Amino acid sequence: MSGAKMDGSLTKIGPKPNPKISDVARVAGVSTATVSRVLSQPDMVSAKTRDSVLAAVAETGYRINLAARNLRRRQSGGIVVLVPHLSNPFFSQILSGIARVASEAGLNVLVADTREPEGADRQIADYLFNHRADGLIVLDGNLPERMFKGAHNGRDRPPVIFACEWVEGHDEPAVTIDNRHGAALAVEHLIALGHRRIGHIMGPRDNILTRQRADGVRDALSAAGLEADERWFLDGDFTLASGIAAAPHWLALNERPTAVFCSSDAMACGFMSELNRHGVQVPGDVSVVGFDDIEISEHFIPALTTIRQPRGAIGEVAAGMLLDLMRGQDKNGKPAGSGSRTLPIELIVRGSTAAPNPSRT
Amino acid sequence: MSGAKMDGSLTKIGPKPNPKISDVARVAGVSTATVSRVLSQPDMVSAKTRDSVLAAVAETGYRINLAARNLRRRQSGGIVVLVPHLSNPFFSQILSGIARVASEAGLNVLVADTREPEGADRQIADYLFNHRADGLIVLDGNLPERMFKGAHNGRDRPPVIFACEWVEGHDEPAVTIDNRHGAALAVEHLIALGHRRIGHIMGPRDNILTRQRADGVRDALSAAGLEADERWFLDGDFTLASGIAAAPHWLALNERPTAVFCSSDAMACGFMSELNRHGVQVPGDVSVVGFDDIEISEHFIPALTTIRQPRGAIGEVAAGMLLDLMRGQDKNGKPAGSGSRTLPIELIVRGSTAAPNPSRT
DNA sequence: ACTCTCAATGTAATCGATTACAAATACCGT
DNA sequence: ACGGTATTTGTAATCGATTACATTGAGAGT
Repeated sequence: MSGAKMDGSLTKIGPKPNPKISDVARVAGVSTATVSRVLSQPDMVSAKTRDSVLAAVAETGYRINLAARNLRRRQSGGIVVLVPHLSNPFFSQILSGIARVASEAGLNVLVADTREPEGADRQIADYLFNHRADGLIVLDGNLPERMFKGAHNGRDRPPVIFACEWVEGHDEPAVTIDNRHGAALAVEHLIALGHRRIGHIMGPRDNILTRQRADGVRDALSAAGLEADERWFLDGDFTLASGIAAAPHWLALNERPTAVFCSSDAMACGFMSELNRHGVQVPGDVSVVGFDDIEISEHFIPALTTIRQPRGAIGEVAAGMLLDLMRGQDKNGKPAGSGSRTLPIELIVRGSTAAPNPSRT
Repeated sequence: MSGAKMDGSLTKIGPKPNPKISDVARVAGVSTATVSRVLSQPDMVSAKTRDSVLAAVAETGYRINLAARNLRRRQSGGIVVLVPHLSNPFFSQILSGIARVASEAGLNVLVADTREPEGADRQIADYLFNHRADGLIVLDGNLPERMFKGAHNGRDRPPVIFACEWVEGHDEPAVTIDNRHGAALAVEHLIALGHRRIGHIMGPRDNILTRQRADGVRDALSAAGLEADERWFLDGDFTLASGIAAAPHWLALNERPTAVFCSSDAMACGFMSELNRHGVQVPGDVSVVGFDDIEISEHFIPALTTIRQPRGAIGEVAAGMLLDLMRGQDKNGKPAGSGSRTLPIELIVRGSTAAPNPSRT
């Protein structure tokens, strides 16, 4: 309507409408273009004007309308994070790292659980091609490959970053740790303590991390001239329940390893609990090392020796790389820094590992 | 605009632009208004037209641009969930329930951790008043009260629903369980097993749930004519660590309770672990009941008897109520079904409880 | 003094969908 | 057959910010 002419004052009854950019412009005595520039490219505006605009912003209590900005900029203002299991505590700190970086950049973070029966395919495609996400961080390495096969319907999809896990055979950049090295570190620690018979509880066979960590175990063993007995490589799936399930298998071995490296902390905790129930002492009878350093590990009884992944940093770096990609793709065609990053890990020694008990060796 | 006249075809080089509503309209031979109506109020359109529009949608691969819709509708298309600790596994299923309902309604779900040092105040206010959320679900009962004190700066804020916890003295609708009754159920179970000396590990003193559950414990005890010895009410804060910390206090009691009801599963697990380390058997020497039925409880050793909260349902109901509020508020001024809901709980009996050992009674 | 360049700002088109209002059409009863 | 009501569809204004392009003014160079 003619709102600009007569500054309507008795048309609306409810709470006062939010100020818009034109209100700020009027108060500051400049055009809306200038206000917009102050807000998104401050260097382009003279200091004097900038100050008066900022004052007007403060005075009016102006808050930008993101829907309008996103519409004009042809973006969605959000990124989506694809997580295998939202309930897995391993991911929460990664998410928090992502959220920190993203919200600083004014982006929303949407989280989708790829293992939800519902969502999965349909919902992910929805995010990818429905203008709902400007970028994607994938924490699940077992997604159907087709999701990432270039364009979809002739339209292109937003940039993707993998973190922790990744889908093999793709050149999307990834933020990872050196899993092979981490596993080797864990096993080297056990060897240094004097262990000679070392077992390994693995993740799911089809998982990329499982294979890399198992390789790391073999690296360390063979470097020490020790045998990698395949009967000591027990199956698991990273969950606590699978750690519990592995315990009877370990107990059934006729020559038991004196130490076990578990490919996740959750499995290590389950394994230890179940051993404990059978009267097997950790670390007295068997040393246990985990992987991840999830929150509970430090508080577990005994506190778990483990390989710490810098989860917050992983999230931050992944989000940062994604932002770069998004900005790069906006301006040019497809440049921006692609290329993966590997973050450092750390062996955290706690109470669950000790020298092997000589009386039982 | 003259855009309709010459259908530019060689200006853009990149991937083909997303079809918009006008493209669909052209293909279907109708106006954009009709297409819009088919998509959001199908009943208003004749069956014939509707079919041809839907066909055109399929043909063009049209996907709605949410930024445009949100701008026009003056909404953000998202709801925010305020969680005390994102890493607490208790919340993940609630979130998943919320996400299920919300995404069905085409709404984004943003999750904010209220205990993050950064975000908290600033970020929440940002969500509330920056057009970033059309509604709010609060899972944290210890938020500064001022956040919810009516309007802010003369502008009003989106509707709020509490779930699980709530801020006292507010009439915002809430989705809860009957905590007092739940605690009573747990204690009644112990009494039925023959226990007479029953202890309680509590949550944080200032938490509303803590008080209600403690009251429930007293209810059940006094109903059975038992004494509620305040020395047997130990402090905790719902976390696993605090369960561990409570164990030595229990051990130090000169006349120990034969059963302990913990106000959260996490505390129960920590408590049991620590007892186990001191050679105290559960349930042989002491029975333990938890509250929540988090994922780990079923797998713990021993499996934990607990009060199950319907977490998925809590999330779904909360989201549903919020949707109602949002729609109601849109149309009229402030009607819509306000009023809270209480969801049913359930006692899950597992291995951590048994009759008291007569030799030690 | 005069032209040229560069910085700062303004004007107005634009992003894509929704919806108030108008127009057209169909259906009814008398 | 005609006014009247209900149903379906179209026209065009609108949501609020961004940005291509135009304009203005100031300083530099000769």
